[in-house]
Amino acid sequence: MGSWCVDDWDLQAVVRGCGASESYYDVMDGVAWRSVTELQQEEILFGGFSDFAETSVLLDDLEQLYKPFYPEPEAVHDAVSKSEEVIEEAENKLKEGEPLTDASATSQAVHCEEAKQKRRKNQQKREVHHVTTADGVSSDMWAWRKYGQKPIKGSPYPRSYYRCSSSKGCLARKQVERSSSDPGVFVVSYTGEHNHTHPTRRNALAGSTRNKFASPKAKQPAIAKGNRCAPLADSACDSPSLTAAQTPMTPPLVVTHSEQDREQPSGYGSGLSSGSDENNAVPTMFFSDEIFMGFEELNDMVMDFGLAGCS
DNA sequence: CGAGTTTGACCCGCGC
DNA sequence: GCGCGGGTCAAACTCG
Repeated sequence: MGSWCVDDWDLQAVVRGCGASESYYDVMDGVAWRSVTELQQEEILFGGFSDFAETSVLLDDLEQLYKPFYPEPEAVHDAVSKSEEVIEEAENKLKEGEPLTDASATSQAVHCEEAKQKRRKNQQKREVHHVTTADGVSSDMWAWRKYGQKPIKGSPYPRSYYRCSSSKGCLARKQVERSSSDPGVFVVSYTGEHNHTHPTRRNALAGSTRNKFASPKAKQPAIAKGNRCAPLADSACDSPSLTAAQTPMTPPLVVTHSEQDREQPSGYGSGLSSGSDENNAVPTMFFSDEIFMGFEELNDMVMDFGLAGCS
Protein backbone atom coordinates (compact mmCIF):
# COMPACT_ATOMS: atom_id res chain seq x y z
CA MET A 1 0.00 0.00 0.00
CA GLY A 2 1.66 3.10 1.15
CA SER A 3 1.90 5.74 -1.45
CA TRP A 4 0.17 3.54 -3.95
CA CYS A 5 -3.10 4.08 -2.36
CA VAL A 6 -2.70 7.76 -2.70
CA ASP A 7 -2.34 7.44 -6.37
CA ASP A 8 -4.60 4.57 -6.86
CA TRP A 9 -7.73 6.55 -7.08
CA ASP A 10 -6.12 8.80 -9.53
CA LEU A 11 -5.42 5.98 -11.81
CA GLN A 12 -8.84 4.69 -11.40
CA ALA A 13 -10.22 8.07 -12.01
CA VAL A 14 -8.91 8.11 -15.48
CA VAL A 15 -9.09 4.56 -16.46
CA ARG A 16 -12.47 4.93 -17.90
CA GLY A 17 -12.11 8.31 -19.29
CA CYS A 18 -8.69 8.45 -20.62
CA GLY A 19 -9.24 6.13 -23.44
CA ALA A 20 -10.44 8.48 -25.98
CA SER A 21 -10.36 11.66 -24.20
CA GLU A 22 -7.14 13.24 -24.95
CA SER A 23 -7.61 16.67 -26.11
CA TYR A 24 -9.02 16.42 -29.48
CA TYR A 25 -9.39 20.10 -29.42
CA ASP A 26 -5.72 20.49 -29.21
CA VAL A 27 -4.87 18.37 -32.08
CA MET A 28 -7.75 18.05 -34.37
CA ASP A 29 -6.14 20.23 -36.94
CA GLY A 30 -2.72 18.92 -36.29
CA VAL A 31 -0.79 15.84 -36.83
CA ALA A 32 -1.80 14.45 -33.52
CA TRP A 33 -5.23 13.99 -34.89
CA ARG A 34 -3.92 11.06 -36.71
CA SER A 35 -3.14 9.38 -33.49
CA VAL A 36 -6.72 9.31 -32.59
CA THR A 37 -8.08 5.87 -32.98
CA GLU A 38 -11.09 5.00 -34.96
CA LEU A 39 -13.04 4.84 -31.82
CA GLN A 40 -11.86 8.18 -30.75
CA GLN A 41 -12.71 9.67 -34.04
CA GLU A 42 -16.02 8.07 -33.65
CA GLU A 43 -16.59 9.98 -30.50
CA ILE A 44 -15.54 13.16 -32.08
CA LEU A 45 -17.61 12.67 -35.10
CA PHE A 46 -20.71 11.96 -33.16
CA GLY A 47 -20.02 13.93 -30.10
CA GLY A 48 -22.32 16.68 -31.12
CA PHE A 49 -25.31 14.59 -31.93
CA SER A 50 -26.54 14.32 -28.45
CA ASP A 51 -30.06 13.88 -29.59
CA PHE A 52 -29.21 10.45 -30.72
CA ALA A 53 -28.94 9.32 -27.19
CA GLU A 54 -32.33 10.42 -26.15
CA THR A 55 -34.13 7.23 -26.61
CA SER A 56 -33.36 3.62 -26.67
CA VAL A 57 -34.75 3.48 -30.15
CA LEU A 58 -32.22 5.98 -31.16
CA LEU A 59 -29.62 3.95 -29.42
CA ASP A 60 -30.44 1.20 -31.77
CA ASP A 61 -30.07 3.60 -34.60
CA LEU A 62 -26.81 4.60 -33.10
CA GLU A 63 -25.65 1.09 -33.06
CA GLN A 64 -26.32 0.87 -36.74
CA LEU A 65 -24.75 4.19 -37.39
CA TYR A 66 -21.68 3.23 -35.53
CA LYS A 67 -21.09 -0.03 -37.19
CA PRO A 68 -19.01 1.45 -39.97
CA PHE A 69 -16.84 3.09 -37.38
CA TYR A 70 -16.12 0.13 -35.28
CA PRO A 71 -12.55 -0.78 -35.68
CA GLU A 72 -12.08 -3.37 -38.25
CA PRO A 73 -8.87 -5.25 -37.84
CA GLU A 74 -7.28 -3.29 -40.60
CA ALA A 75 -8.64 -0.11 -39.25
CA VAL A 76 -7.27 -0.83 -35.85
CA HIS A 77 -3.97 -1.70 -37.27
CA ASP A 78 -3.95 1.43 -39.27
CA ALA A 79 -4.91 3.49 -36.31
CA VAL A 80 -2.18 1.99 -34.25
CA SER A 81 0.33 2.51 -36.93
CA LYS A 82 -0.61 6.08 -37.24
CA SER A 83 -0.44 6.41 -33.57
CA GLU A 84 3.06 5.15 -33.56
CA GLU A 85 3.97 7.63 -36.17
CA VAL A 86 2.71 10.30 -33.94
CA ILE A 87 4.58 8.85 -31.05
CA GLU A 88 7.77 9.24 -32.95
CA GLU A 89 6.88 12.73 -33.93
CA ALA A 90 6.01 13.49 -30.38
CA GLU A 91 9.31 12.21 -29.22
CA ASN A 92 11.11 14.30 -31.72
CA LYS A 93 9.24 17.32 -30.62
CA LEU A 94 9.94 16.60 -27.05
CA LYS A 95 13.58 16.30 -27.80
CA GLU A 96 13.45 19.61 -29.50
CA GLY A 97 11.69 21.10 -26.58
CA GLU A 98 8.75 21.86 -28.71
CA PRO A 99 5.48 21.81 -26.90
CA LEU A 100 3.23 19.13 -28.16
CA THR A 101 0.04 20.45 -26.91
CA ASP A 102 -1.99 23.50 -27.35
CA ALA A 103 -0.70 26.32 -25.28
CA SER A 104 -4.01 26.70 -23.57
CA ALA A 105 -3.32 25.89 -20.01
CA THR A 106 -6.56 24.15 -19.40
CA SER A 107 -6.38 21.96 -22.37
CA GLN A 108 -5.61 18.41 -21.62
CA ALA A 109 -2.22 17.36 -22.62
CA VAL A 110 -2.04 15.21 -25.63
CA HIS A 111 1.21 13.52 -25.97
CA CYS A 112 2.25 10.17 -26.95
CA GLU A 113 4.32 7.90 -24.92
CA GLU A 114 7.88 7.01 -25.44
CA ALA A 115 8.45 4.52 -28.14
CA LYS A 116 10.10 2.26 -25.67
CA GLN A 117 6.70 1.47 -24.31
CA LYS A 118 5.28 0.62 -27.64
CA ARG A 119 6.12 -2.96 -27.46
CA ARG A 120 7.82 -5.36 -25.26
CA LYS A 121 6.45 -8.81 -25.25
CA ASN A 122 5.44 -10.31 -28.52
CA GLN A 123 6.28 -7.10 -30.26
CA GLN A 124 2.81 -6.15 -29.39
CA LYS A 125 1.80 -2.84 -30.71
CA ARG A 126 0.61 -0.39 -28.18
CA GLU A 127 -1.27 2.77 -28.47
CA VAL A 128 -0.19 5.20 -25.84
CA HIS A 129 -1.91 8.35 -24.77
CA HIS A 130 -1.24 11.00 -22.25
CA VAL A 131 -4.22 12.34 -20.45
CA THR A 132 -4.69 14.79 -17.74
CA THR A 133 -7.04 14.27 -14.89
CA ALA A 134 -9.36 16.86 -16.23
CA ASP A 135 -9.43 14.83 -19.30
CA GLY A 136 -11.93 12.52 -17.95
CA VAL A 137 -14.52 14.51 -19.74
CA SER A 138 -14.93 11.78 -22.16
CA SER A 139 -14.40 8.13 -21.98
CA ASP A 140 -13.84 5.22 -24.16
CA MET A 141 -16.75 3.00 -24.73
CA TRP A 142 -15.33 -0.08 -23.19
CA ALA A 143 -15.61 -1.52 -19.79
CA TRP A 144 -12.32 -2.29 -18.14
CA ARG A 145 -11.60 -4.59 -15.31
CA LYS A 146 -8.49 -4.20 -13.28
CA TYR A 147 -6.39 -7.29 -13.03
CA GLY A 148 -3.16 -6.05 -11.67
CA GLN A 149 -1.08 -3.25 -10.41
CA LYS A 150 2.65 -2.97 -10.31
CA PRO A 151 5.17 -0.48 -9.14
CA ILE A 152 7.26 0.71 -12.00
CA LYS A 153 10.91 1.16 -11.58
CA GLY A 154 11.90 4.75 -11.90
CA SER A 155 8.43 5.97 -11.31
CA PRO A 156 6.93 6.81 -7.96
CA TYR A 157 3.57 5.79 -9.26
CA PRO A 158 2.29 2.32 -9.87
CA ARG A 159 0.90 1.10 -13.12
CA SER A 160 -2.50 -0.42 -13.24
CA TYR A 161 -3.50 -3.13 -15.64
CA TYR A 162 -6.94 -3.47 -17.04
CA ARG A 163 -8.56 -5.83 -19.44
CA CYS A 164 -11.74 -5.40 -21.33
CA SER A 165 -14.66 -6.80 -19.47
CA SER A 166 -17.18 -5.91 -22.09
CA SER A 167 -16.84 -9.26 -23.66
CA LYS A 168 -15.40 -12.51 -22.52
CA GLY A 169 -12.30 -13.41 -24.34
CA CYS A 170 -11.62 -9.91 -25.43
CA LEU A 171 -7.90 -9.41 -25.74
CA ALA A 172 -7.96 -5.71 -25.31
CA ARG A 173 -5.73 -4.46 -22.53
CA LYS A 174 -5.25 -1.13 -20.98
CA GLN A 175 -2.53 0.22 -18.78
CA VAL A 176 -2.78 3.33 -16.74
CA GLU A 177 0.03 5.01 -14.94
CA ARG A 178 0.95 8.42 -13.81
CA SER A 179 3.64 10.24 -15.57
CA SER A 180 6.60 10.53 -13.29
CA SER A 181 7.59 13.78 -14.89
CA ASP A 182 4.17 15.28 -14.71
CA PRO A 183 1.98 13.81 -12.00
CA GLY A 184 -0.95 15.54 -13.47
CA VAL A 185 -0.67 13.51 -16.59
CA PHE A 186 -1.68 9.92 -16.90
CA VAL A 187 -0.19 7.62 -19.43
CA VAL A 188 -2.71 5.25 -20.85
CA SER A 189 -1.67 2.43 -23.06
CA TYR A 190 -3.90 0.23 -25.09
CA THR A 191 -2.89 -3.14 -26.39
CA GLY A 192 -4.75 -5.82 -28.16
CA GLU A 193 -7.95 -5.52 -30.00
CA HIS A 194 -11.51 -5.82 -28.96
CA ASN A 195 -13.08 -8.89 -30.39
CA HIS A 196 -16.46 -7.35 -30.19
CA THR A 197 -18.01 -4.22 -31.51
CA HIS A 198 -18.81 -2.46 -28.32
CA PRO A 199 -20.34 -3.17 -24.98
CA THR A 200 -23.85 -4.30 -25.38
CA ARG A 201 -26.32 -1.95 -23.95
CA ARG A 202 -27.58 -4.46 -21.50
CA ASN A 203 -25.79 -6.82 -19.29
CA ALA A 204 -22.53 -6.74 -21.08
CA LEU A 205 -21.18 -4.68 -18.25
CA ALA A 206 -23.14 -6.35 -15.58
CA GLY A 207 -21.23 -6.09 -12.43
CA SER A 208 -19.07 -3.37 -13.70
CA THR A 209 -21.32 -0.88 -12.09
CA ARG A 210 -20.27 -1.62 -8.64
CA ASN A 211 -20.01 1.34 -6.38
CA LYS A 212 -21.19 3.65 -9.00
CA PHE A 213 -22.36 6.66 -7.15
CA ALA A 214 -22.82 4.69 -4.06
CA SER A 215 -23.58 6.80 -1.13
CA PRO A 216 -20.59 8.25 0.64
CA LYS A 217 -21.49 6.26 3.66
CA ALA A 218 -21.50 3.09 1.73
CA LYS A 219 -18.18 3.90 0.21
CA GLN A 220 -16.44 4.92 3.34
CA PRO A 221 -15.30 1.51 4.45
CA ALA A 222 -13.81 0.66 1.14
CA ILE A 223 -12.06 3.96 0.92
CA ALA A 224 -10.85 3.67 4.42
CA LYS A 225 -9.10 0.49 3.60
CA GLY A 226 -7.62 1.84 0.49
CA ASN A 227 -10.18 0.44 -1.79
CA ARG A 228 -10.98 3.61 -3.54
CA CYS A 229 -13.73 3.89 -5.98
CA ALA A 230 -13.37 1.14 -8.40
CA PRO A 231 -12.41 2.28 -11.83
CA LEU A 232 -15.05 0.29 -13.44
CA ALA A 233 -17.65 0.28 -10.89
CA ASP A 234 -17.68 3.64 -9.35
CA SER A 235 -19.20 4.96 -12.40
CA ALA A 236 -22.83 5.45 -12.28
CA CYS A 237 -25.62 6.03 -9.95
CA ASP A 238 -26.83 2.67 -8.99
CA SER A 239 -27.34 1.48 -12.46
CA PRO A 240 -27.88 -2.15 -13.16
CA SER A 241 -27.68 -1.28 -16.77
CA LEU A 242 -25.34 1.55 -17.19
CA THR A 243 -24.37 -0.06 -20.38
CA ALA A 244 -26.79 2.19 -22.06
CA ALA A 245 -24.71 4.99 -20.79
CA GLN A 246 -21.75 3.60 -22.51
CA THR A 247 -22.84 4.28 -25.94
CA PRO A 248 -19.95 5.99 -27.56
CA MET A 249 -21.45 9.37 -27.64
CA THR A 250 -22.41 9.46 -24.07
CA PRO A 251 -19.88 11.33 -22.08
CA PRO A 252 -19.41 10.03 -18.63
CA LEU A 253 -21.05 12.07 -16.07
CA VAL A 254 -18.45 12.06 -13.47
CA VAL A 255 -15.18 11.82 -15.18
CA THR A 256 -14.86 15.51 -15.08
CA HIS A 257 -14.48 15.31 -11.41
CA SER A 258 -11.19 16.73 -10.53
CA GLU A 259 -8.56 15.18 -8.42
CA GLN A 260 -9.92 16.94 -5.42
CA ASP A 261 -13.06 14.97 -5.75
CA ARG A 262 -12.09 12.07 -3.66
CA GLU A 263 -15.34 10.34 -4.14
CA GLN A 264 -15.13 10.85 -7.79
CA PRO A 265 -17.35 8.33 -9.37
CA SER A 266 -15.57 8.08 -12.60
CA GLY A 267 -17.82 6.10 -14.61
CA TYR A 268 -19.54 5.82 -17.81
CA GLY A 269 -22.37 8.22 -17.85
CA SER A 270 -23.50 7.61 -14.43
CA GLY A 271 -26.68 9.51 -14.61
CA LEU A 272 -27.92 7.64 -17.54
CA SER A 273 -28.03 4.39 -16.02
CA SER A 274 -30.23 4.03 -13.09
CA GLY A 275 -32.45 1.31 -14.23
CA SER A 276 -33.14 0.20 -17.68
CA ASP A 277 -36.28 2.21 -17.88
CA GLU A 278 -34.46 5.28 -16.91
CA ASN A 279 -31.97 5.06 -19.62
CA ASN A 280 -34.01 7.33 -21.69
CA ALA A 281 -34.74 9.78 -19.04
CA VAL A 282 -32.14 12.49 -19.10
CA PRO A 283 -29.39 11.66 -21.46
CA THR A 284 -29.02 14.92 -23.21
CA MET A 285 -28.58 16.89 -20.09
CA PHE A 286 -25.18 15.40 -19.67
CA PHE A 287 -24.05 17.10 -22.74
CA SER A 288 -24.49 20.42 -21.12
CA ASP A 289 -21.46 21.55 -19.25
CA GLU A 290 -23.47 23.88 -17.16
CA ILE A 291 -25.83 21.22 -16.06
CA PHE A 292 -22.94 18.97 -15.64
CA MET A 293 -21.13 21.36 -13.42
CA GLY A 294 -24.28 21.96 -11.54
CA PHE A 295 -24.54 18.30 -10.92
CA GLU A 296 -21.04 18.22 -9.64
CA GLU A 297 -21.78 20.96 -7.23
CA LEU A 298 -24.91 19.22 -6.15
CA ASN A 299 -23.01 16.06 -5.68
CA ASP A 300 -20.41 17.84 -3.62
CA MET A 301 -23.13 19.29 -1.50
CA VAL A 302 -24.63 15.92 -1.04
CA MET A 303 -21.34 14.54 0.02
CA ASP A 304 -20.72 17.43 2.33
CA PHE A 305 -23.91 16.71 4.10
CA GLY A 306 -23.27 13.05 4.16
CA LEU A 307 -26.34 12.43 2.17
CA ALA A 308 -26.56 9.49 0.00
CA GLY A 309 -26.22 9.15 -3.60
CA CYS A 310 -27.30 10.78 -6.71
CA SER A 311 -30.95 10.07 -6.64
C1' DC B 1 -24.00 -15.14 -5.72
C1' DG B 2 -21.64 -12.80 -9.08
C1' DA B 3 -19.48 -8.88 -10.10
C1' DG B 4 -15.61 -6.05 -8.77
C1' DT B 5 -10.63 -4.77 -6.64
C1' DT B 6 -6.38 -5.87 -4.18
C1' DT B 7 -2.02 -7.82 -4.01
C1' DG B 8 1.61 -11.31 -3.58
C1' DA B 9 3.41 -14.82 -6.49
C1' DC B 10 4.66 -16.39 -10.67
C1' DC B 11 5.91 -16.23 -15.68
C1' DC B 12 8.71 -14.75 -19.21
C1' DG B 13 10.93 -11.36 -22.37
C1' DC B 14 14.91 -8.74 -22.62
C1' DG B 15 19.52 -6.92 -21.74
C1' DC B 16 23.96 -7.94 -20.13
C1' DG C 1 22.89 -18.32 -18.54
C1' DC C 2 21.39 -15.11 -15.26
C1' DG C 3 18.97 -11.44 -13.20
C1' DC C 4 15.84 -7.68 -13.59
C1' DG C 5 11.55 -5.98 -14.28
C1' DG C 6 7.15 -5.79 -16.71
C1' DG C 7 2.93 -8.37 -17.30
C1' DT C 8 -0.39 -11.75 -15.68
C1' DC C 9 -2.57 -14.98 -12.52
C1' DA C 10 -5.36 -16.16 -8.86
C1' DA C 11 -6.74 -16.29 -4.04
C1' DA C 12 -8.85 -13.40 -0.79
C1' DC C 13 -11.74 -10.06 0.02
C1' DT C 14 -15.58 -6.34 -0.64
C1' DC C 15 -19.84 -4.96 -2.29
C1' DG C 16 -24.66 -4.83 -3.94
